[in-house]
Amino acid sequence: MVKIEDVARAAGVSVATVSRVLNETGRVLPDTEARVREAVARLSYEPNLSARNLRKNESRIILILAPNFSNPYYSNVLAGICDVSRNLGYSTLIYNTYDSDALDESLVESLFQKNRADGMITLACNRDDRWLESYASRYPLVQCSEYVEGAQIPHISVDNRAAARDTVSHLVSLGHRRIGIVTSANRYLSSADRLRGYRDALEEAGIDPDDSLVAYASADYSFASGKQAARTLLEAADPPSAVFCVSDILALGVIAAAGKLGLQVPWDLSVAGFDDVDYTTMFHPYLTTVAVPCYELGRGSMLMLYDHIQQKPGAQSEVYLPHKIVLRESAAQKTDRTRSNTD
Amino acid sequence: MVKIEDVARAAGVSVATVSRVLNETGRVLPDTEARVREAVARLSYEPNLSARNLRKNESRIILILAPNFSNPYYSNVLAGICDVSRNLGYSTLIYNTYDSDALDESLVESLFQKNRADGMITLACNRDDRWLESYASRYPLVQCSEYVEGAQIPHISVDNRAAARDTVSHLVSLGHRRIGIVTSANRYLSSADRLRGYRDALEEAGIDPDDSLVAYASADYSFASGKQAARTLLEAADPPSAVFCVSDILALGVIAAAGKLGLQVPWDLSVAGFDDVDYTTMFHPYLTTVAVPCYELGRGSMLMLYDHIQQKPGAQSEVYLPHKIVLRESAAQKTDRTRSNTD
DNA sequence: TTGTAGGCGTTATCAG
DNA sequence: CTGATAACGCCTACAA
Repeated sequence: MVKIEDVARAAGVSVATVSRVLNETGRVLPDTEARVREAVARLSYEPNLSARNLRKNESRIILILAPNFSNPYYSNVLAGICDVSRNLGYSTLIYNTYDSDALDESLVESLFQKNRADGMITLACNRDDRWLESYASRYPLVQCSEYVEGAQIPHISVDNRAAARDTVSHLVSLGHRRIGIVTSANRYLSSADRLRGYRDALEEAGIDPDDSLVAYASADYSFASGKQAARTLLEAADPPSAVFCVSDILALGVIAAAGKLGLQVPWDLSVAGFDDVDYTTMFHPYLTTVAVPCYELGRGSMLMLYDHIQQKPGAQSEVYLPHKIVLRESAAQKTDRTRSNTD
Repeated sequence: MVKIEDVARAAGVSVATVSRVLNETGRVLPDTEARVREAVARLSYEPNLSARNLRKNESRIILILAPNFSNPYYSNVLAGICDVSRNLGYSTLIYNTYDSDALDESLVESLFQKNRADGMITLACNRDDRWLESYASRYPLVQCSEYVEGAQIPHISVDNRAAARDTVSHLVSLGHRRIGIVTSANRYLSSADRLRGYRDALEEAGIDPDDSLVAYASADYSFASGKQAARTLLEAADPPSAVFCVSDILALGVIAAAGKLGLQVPWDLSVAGFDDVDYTTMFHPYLTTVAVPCYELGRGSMLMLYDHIQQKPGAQSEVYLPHKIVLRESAAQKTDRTRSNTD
């Protein structure tokens, strides 16, 4: 292993000078600098990060707490974080939290104490994880997509409530009045907000809420649970003519379940999803859904974190990226053929 | 920050003793050990990793070089690696290589020099990246899924050639004799081996190879490129009655393209994929494909790497996990209705 | 502008 | 079995 001392000797200067050149701190004569750089290159010297970190008390590492990253939503966010962090000179340590319940206080406490990282980004948490606040107050922490409701923790997300409201309003505008929702049994703020948005739209349209139109899929948005939830909705006495889902996979499950029941989307049933992941346009009917800028969310979270690490004065603490409703094939005008056109 | 010295004082012992207790090295009286552990708990002390790493010259970090992890294949592998590494006491640093060409020598060289990690796992590389061998000889490195052909680098994968041969043989057994392949334009060994396996099966069946039945999709297996490749195949003068694809996404693209051409799978065309990712059973026709144990591949690669880091004598260097062909709906008996039943 | 030297928090060697 | 102390490689006052 070649160390700074070797470089110093090779360049005929002191270690301090080498360090100054490498860290670009303090004046160094152009001539000496050149000699140092030449030596660095010739010996292909790379500073020992452990030593540097010990000395500077930083790690240049960002910790990402992510639940199952086989979900394309999270993998896109991840890609955004990784790209930005690399440009900023940070490495990304990834920690699998499986689901939001695995993100418990003892885990964060130990991660925090170990201070292996300069900051942390959480991709999922329950909306009532208030204990996170105490960490955010003494440690750079930003929440991406999911965040703790009403807490003073920097976060970046989309306006889930408005997006859901707009989507459901769109269904209303297509003539649907009996509209169901498939949400998730988790405690994510996004799930709650999307349910709220759904109710907002109903109220706006003067439609009475009906709890029998609210179905819950599994906490991890599994395709199978989406199918299951759809069955309870569609096999009821007075089934909906449209269903809004809090995730695309769930929507796909609903479409599959409908098919099994002999219902064709969108003719017999309208379906809308959320996220706009890749496979929304791999099969017909192409999914009407809400496009969430996952990659940008990832980028933004890292940028925010960086500002907080640097303690930049004007650092943002609450950012909402614009969403977009994309109209495709799975939601259509309610017709006589549509089921449950009794009202 | 509470340091080892604080613990020592609190427990009334020397730092050496605290260290011994924590690292379980050397004898310590049960009584003193208890006092130390109590102090550690009370002060909620966590050793400073930078200092420890500097001293022990290790990082307890594994570097993962992964291409676009929004591909469910890679994310499952990743999950396997992360789970095992955590159990082994390692953190996983993830480095995005975008595509295999971004994994160039200068990158690995610098990563290697920085020695931020104790070992490295590559998820993708070109089959002719022989230069990797020189790193593998002096640094713990294992290749997962993709590896350099004929190089002395520990790797774990599946037998791609045999899997492809078996799948194509299955198509043959269904009565197909004009069988196309959609492979990828990348330089992955898996693509090459699957093409070889395809040719093996043809030869075994006494079918003359026909280069016009070989179509190339983009390097990253994109859905769109699968559709495009399918068009060149299906719009030819003498189109195939069955198509074998080197990835599920590609197969989905082929099915979509077929649909656009008025061809129904499997009645007018049989299609087989590779990987068995989640959405193979989200839509009809359910995909006939090769199930690759991604998660297990990830687990296995980390286990292998661990053995190599520890320089365990009998460490494995070449492992192939069993695959399984899963028969579903997209491939069926060739009938008169099937296109190109001229032969 | 450059060099010297102390210390970051641990572990490991050596005495006791 | 335990304690004192010298590294590990780097950065940064402080001096020159």
